[in-house]
Amino acid sequence: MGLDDRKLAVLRAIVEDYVSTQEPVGSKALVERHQLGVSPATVRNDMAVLEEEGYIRQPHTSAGRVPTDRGYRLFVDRLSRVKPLSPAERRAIERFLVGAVDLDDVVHRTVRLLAQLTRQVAVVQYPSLARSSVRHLELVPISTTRLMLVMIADTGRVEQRLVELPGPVHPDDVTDLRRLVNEKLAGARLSDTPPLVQALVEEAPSELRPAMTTLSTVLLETLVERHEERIALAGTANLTRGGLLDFQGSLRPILEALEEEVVLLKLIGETEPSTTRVLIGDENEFDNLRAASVVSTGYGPGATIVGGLGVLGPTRMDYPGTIATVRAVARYVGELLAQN
Amino acid sequence: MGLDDRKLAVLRAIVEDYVSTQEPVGSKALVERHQLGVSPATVRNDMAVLEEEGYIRQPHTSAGRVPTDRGYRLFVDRLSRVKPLSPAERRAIERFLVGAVDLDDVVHRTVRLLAQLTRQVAVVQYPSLARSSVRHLELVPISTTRLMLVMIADTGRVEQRLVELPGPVHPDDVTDLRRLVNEKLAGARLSDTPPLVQALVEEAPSELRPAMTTLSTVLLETLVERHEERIALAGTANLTRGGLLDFQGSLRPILEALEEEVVLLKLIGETEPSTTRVLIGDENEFDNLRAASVVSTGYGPGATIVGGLGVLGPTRMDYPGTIATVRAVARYVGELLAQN
DNA sequence: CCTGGCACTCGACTGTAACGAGTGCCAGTC
DNA sequence: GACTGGCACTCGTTACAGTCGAGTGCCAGG
Repeated sequence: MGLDDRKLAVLRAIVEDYVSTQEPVGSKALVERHQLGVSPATVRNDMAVLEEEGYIRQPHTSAGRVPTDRGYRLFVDRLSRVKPLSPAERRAIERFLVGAVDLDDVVHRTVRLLAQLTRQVAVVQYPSLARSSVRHLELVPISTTRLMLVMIADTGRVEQRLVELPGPVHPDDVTDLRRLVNEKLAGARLSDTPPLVQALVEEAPSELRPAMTTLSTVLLETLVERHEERIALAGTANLTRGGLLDFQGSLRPILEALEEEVVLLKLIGETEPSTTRVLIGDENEFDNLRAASVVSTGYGPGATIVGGLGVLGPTRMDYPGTIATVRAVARYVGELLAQN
Repeated sequence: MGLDDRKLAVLRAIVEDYVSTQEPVGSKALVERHQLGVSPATVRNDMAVLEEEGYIRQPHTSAGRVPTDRGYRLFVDRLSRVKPLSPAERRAIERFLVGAVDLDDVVHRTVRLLAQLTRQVAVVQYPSLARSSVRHLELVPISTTRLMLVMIADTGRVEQRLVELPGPVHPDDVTDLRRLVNEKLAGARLSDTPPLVQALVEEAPSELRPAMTTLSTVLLETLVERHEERIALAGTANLTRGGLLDFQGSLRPILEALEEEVVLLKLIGETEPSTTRVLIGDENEFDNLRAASVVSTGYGPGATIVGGLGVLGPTRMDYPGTIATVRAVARYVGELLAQN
């Protein structure tokens, strides 16, 4: 089962050729386009071994070879170096991200940039509330029995929620509520808030108790339970590149998956280690995406990670280039966030 | 050029059959499926006239007829009644919209509901700022030289924007700024704010002048110039229904158009009259969408209109049903907004 | 272990023929 | 004058046969 260096070189050549031509690659074409130093017949023998090991396959008997998901995996893990970005790309990134005025703007620009650079579908998760701290909570009276609760997080995220109070509350009481809530919660990590919110209710002066109870419910709901993740998407039109060859002719399952926030979060949100993650074809847990690959990574100011971003494309994708771009964009976004 | 009643009935039958079967309809099939009371030959003569007038056409010589954009137009204008919704649909709408907790929630639920009911791509515009009034402006200090400006509109929209101050500002001054800004702007329609903002700067006490100047710039930028329209989209996977027959085989232009916020706004945002608008095929001003139709209408609490919503699908769509659904959803959303 | 040669496979393409849905036209009928 | 039945015609679709060629597997020889 030993794959010697030449066999690996053959696999690398197959992947590279197939990615660029989109057509099954044969032994003859291979020796012509790469300096392998051996004849087509030898390459054929190597190919036979590679096929036996499951790294490549033949779409049909008299066609060239195509990498399997397993082949791409080997290629990504051992046969490719991350391509350095071209100066043009670096410039594009900088130009694109300069002048962003707020978080929304940053996220939108980022997702468009990613889609444009990789020519694939880009996904950017807003900084996760779970990894944010409360900077300020604002209560704005809408009517005597309604408040607008606005939470501003240190990551720049702003969440609002209407609060329906059990009874009328005087504006002065709103001021008190605001003060109490901020005293207790400002600076706290959102994941640490539940006990604090509980304490808020218990410590509230009796006349504010009912309002505070309602408020606490909404706070917990909004900030913790229904963890309000947000996602931005761009470049779906790129799915139609490469005609109907990629994605075996049907975009349907892909488009369906892209509409599910839960799915997207799973794809790009789970960024435990700060490394780049590559999911190839059926490594993916969603059946709908078995024809696609995902390259994702975490981003955040400095070393901390507050969210994920990545791209989705056909398994036949330029992995080294895509990985490089995704990483670079994540790094730039991180720097941008650090400045705020 | 008179199109007598029977010819119109033939056109109606062609549209209905084609919409449901997705296949060119011939004279024989037509008389079998509809009680026209005449023979196929007669229908053929009528068809010849309809074709001459540009209402239908033949994809190729020995095929049945297909409605043209002009044919659909006539159908929509004169040959169809808006279908009443089924009780099941009514129930679906109510069930879907009950329990929405804030504007974001309402918009998201609405767009999903629309996509599901019509089985097409749904688009919902958030209540336009241009048609909103300021309910409250909040200034939250982020650092000594940075404020987070949060605007809450009467339509429920909340916009935020980071303000980079020219120099450090004391928290007490922030309080003053907040008071001044709210005194002047609260309750004002956003479209009326420019002169008020101008006045704010002029009337500001000198020590607040620089900060107020910066603030006013951001205010104008955020609220008026870069009119922050927001759009929600759902159901793109529905574009793949009907295989590749609709949209002549390429989803690309459609997907591209759907990524352009400007395009979407033009499509569903221009709701001068409160009536439902139907754009069929090339009536559309965007080349990318010449294979699509759009049904849109305005919505808002009570009689006022604050935004638009609609769906986009193939020209071959069930117009009566779609129109009915779009209208019904808009009405329900309006009611929901009126309650808040 | 590599190479050149060779027989083999099988999809892609081409050309032909039969089929049939659908039409346009016309002569005949009410 | 309007409708109808009949008929010839068009043309896309399908089926089938044959050719071509890219690419393979295998083997004998260097």
